[in-house]
Amino acid sequence: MDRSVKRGYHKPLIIEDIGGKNMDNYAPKDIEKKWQEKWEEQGLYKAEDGSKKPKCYVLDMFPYPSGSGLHVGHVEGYTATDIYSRFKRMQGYNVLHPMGWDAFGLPAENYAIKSGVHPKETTESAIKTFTRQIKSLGLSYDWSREIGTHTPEYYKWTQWFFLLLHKNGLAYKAKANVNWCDSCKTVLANEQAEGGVCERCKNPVAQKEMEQWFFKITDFAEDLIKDLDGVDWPVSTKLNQRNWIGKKEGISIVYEIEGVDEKVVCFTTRPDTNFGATFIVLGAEHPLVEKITIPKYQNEVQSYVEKTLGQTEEDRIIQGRVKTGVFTGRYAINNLNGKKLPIWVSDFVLGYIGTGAVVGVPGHDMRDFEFATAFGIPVERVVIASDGDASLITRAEQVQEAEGEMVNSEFLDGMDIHEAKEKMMDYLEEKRWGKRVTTYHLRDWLVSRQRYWGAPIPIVYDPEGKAHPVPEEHLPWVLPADVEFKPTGYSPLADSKEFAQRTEKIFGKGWKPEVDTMDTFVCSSWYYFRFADPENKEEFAGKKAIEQWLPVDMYVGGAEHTVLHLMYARFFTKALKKFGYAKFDEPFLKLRHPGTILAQDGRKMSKSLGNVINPDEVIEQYGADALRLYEMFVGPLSDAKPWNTKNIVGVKRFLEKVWRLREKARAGHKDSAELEYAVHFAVKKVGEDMEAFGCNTAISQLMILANAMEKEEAISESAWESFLLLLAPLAPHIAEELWFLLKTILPRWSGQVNYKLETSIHVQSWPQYDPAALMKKKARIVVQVNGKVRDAIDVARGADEEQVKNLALSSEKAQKWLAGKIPVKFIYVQDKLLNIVV
RNA sequence: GCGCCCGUGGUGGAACUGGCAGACACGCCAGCCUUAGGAGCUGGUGCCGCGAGGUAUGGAGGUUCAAAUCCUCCCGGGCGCACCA
Repeated sequence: MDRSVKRGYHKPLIIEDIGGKNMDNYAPKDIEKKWQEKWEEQGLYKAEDGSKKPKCYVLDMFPYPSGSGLHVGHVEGYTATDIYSRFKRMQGYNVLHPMGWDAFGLPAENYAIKSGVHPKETTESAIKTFTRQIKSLGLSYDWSREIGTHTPEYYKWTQWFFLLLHKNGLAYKAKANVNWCDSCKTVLANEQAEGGVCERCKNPVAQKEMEQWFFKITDFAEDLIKDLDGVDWPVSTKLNQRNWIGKKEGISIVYEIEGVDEKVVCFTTRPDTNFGATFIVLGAEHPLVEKITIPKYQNEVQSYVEKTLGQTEEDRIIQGRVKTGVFTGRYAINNLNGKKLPIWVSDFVLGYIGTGAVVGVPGHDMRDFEFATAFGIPVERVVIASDGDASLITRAEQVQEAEGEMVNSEFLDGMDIHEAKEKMMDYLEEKRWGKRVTTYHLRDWLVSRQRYWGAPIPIVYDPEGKAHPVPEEHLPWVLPADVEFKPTGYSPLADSKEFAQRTEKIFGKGWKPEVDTMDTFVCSSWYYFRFADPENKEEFAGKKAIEQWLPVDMYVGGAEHTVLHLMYARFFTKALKKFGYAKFDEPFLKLRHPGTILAQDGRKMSKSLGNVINPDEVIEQYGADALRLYEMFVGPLSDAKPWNTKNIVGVKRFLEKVWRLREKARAGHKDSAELEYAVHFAVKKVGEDMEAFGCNTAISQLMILANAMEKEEAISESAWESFLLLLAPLAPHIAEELWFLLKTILPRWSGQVNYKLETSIHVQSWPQYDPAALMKKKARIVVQVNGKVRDAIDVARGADEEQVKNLALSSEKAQKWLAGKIPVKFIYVQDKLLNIVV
């Protein structure tokens, strides 16, 4: 990395070796690499610290540098942000557009187990490949800010965050049932074990009781929901986050248990139906199970509990919804009506949801109904739906959940269920039989991993086994190098002699290091701060730098991170705000997800299917500008789109057309009125599209303009300039080359042969359009008769209704359809349409 | 099962806030140029019809002067969650 060039300072450099060879044909190979080198030499894309210009922080989700290199999906997102960054720079913004590496992770470690090559080595060579590939696309990253999460300079601060959270009670160690992936040999966070399978390897996840480190993300559940209102994110992403957090309002009802001095607490969102309760179910892990089961049922209950707790998520899925369970022999009392509710144990009640105990209302909950019918428990009706059915509930179709009116419920009778819910909660609270509570699906974030290639958790244990934070002065708490890569099932760090010795040396005899590493999502939860101040040795980022650059204005990356990275990063930001390190609530103001690029056959690209497109080969054959344009032109960024090599020809032809157009540019030429209009219109349209991330329509507008220019004998220098400026963010190399040729070859510029950075097209201002020029063109008014198009007339823009009406009524084509009938109504839309109703 | 999103030519897709459906491009057809073409140029290309014209945005209704766009139901596809009490 070249640190000699101070950020924001552009070293002037004369380029004298441009042009000359093969000027007749468009040859991307001759121009792309050349300009990439010039741009980098001159630090063209460096973000300026301390600049007074308005800032714009445009960020890609940084990649995991995998051994297979960059794929066309990366290219899509990176091109989109590159275009946006270039556009914003031309608009006068001080743009921060950095790139880095989410470098810790399992694949490199798994490869090490197979091959013996150290993950550091694999990772660094992958980074080299990625860097080369990214540079070959002409992406305008500020490489002086490059970061890698695997470097001690970076993970020092990841560890510092751990300590910050620990100090503030937001990091804690606890014994809990956790998700264990036997294939990856590590525990996983809830978010990484969705659907009971490992997020990474798709193997089923088992439940295991282990002592692990957690981050208390649940403290922020409410803010994590609330603050979604203020960000410009895709609706589905916001919704997924809301669902994942899963806020529910209900009431915990306390039931006395007959014959023992114990109470069972059941959370419910439907207290309105509580007169219809006929049983209670405990989850297998519920502490009361042991305490209340009467001896007669002891054996049966115990074996059921054992069997249930040994189940994997996958077992549960295979079993489906078949209800199983055992009776404890005890009864709870429903205070509302004095009814005895038998207490059962069943695996359909999950220990980690609500209170781990459920009150069964089989008439109005499908699962309760299935359970009741399986064990002959009575079913009672307390709600009548709109169908009016008031009969005994004996069939599943009669079980009514969503709407209705209360019956058989004393003081609730006749009420709508929603009203009844409130009334019942008031009543239960007044009687002190229950308490309103809000629950969340979100769990605390389990961050321990029994893996090597991650940031070590900065904790040491004293000889009594008590955990102590590693003092800040010992950070970075360096990842030891002397480990074996074997799938052992325990943390590889436990084998490191150096790690153990280091700990004893610093802390004393008998002290042991924590041997787990942190989930890599911890590393990526704060990296966007580091880009603001990547070389800071005193802080994760300086206050001033944070204030200047954060939050991120535009964030682009895969939708697969909706409840992982994006949730964790929001949590980190909220914690930082709480502790005074940030002044904002949300890290990413705007978020967009690129759609998946599918293979030609419409399936996902994958190595095993052999349908992967390698961007290197496309660049080799068509050039980087063509690849960029192609990926942007196929459709809207967020859509899934199949790759079609044939279609690259279209954008390649366009670039060749543009290349030929240079010969038409003439100093002193006066453009036709049509072309003048077309240029202004394109400036307006392309600008609007870029702002809205609509690159596909921006490109088609440029194609329209190029087609119009091609029809002209000659075009003015200024029209050509405007065209190139509009093209510059999209196809930066050809735009730069043609800009250079324009500035050096046209007679007017013949005196200037030196090309300095200041003359690069990429530091020019975005062109302005003249609204008056757009008004010059006549408006085409569509003439409709009874809503059907019959004619079109051209009038001056802003023409008044009377004038248009008269013109339309006298039009021959309209006459034919009016045929003597009397118009009853005219609908006039300025400059667009006149509808004559007869 | 629940929630959300989406259905437009042979293809990818345009169509701003309800106002000419099919921009732009691929493909295809015809012609020109060329020793040759994965090159270039010109014209054509939703469907029916010689034509005037009619008809058309998954299907059926509805609202409106006017619907791809708004509403209801149905069909089809995608995504997310899933025994969440």
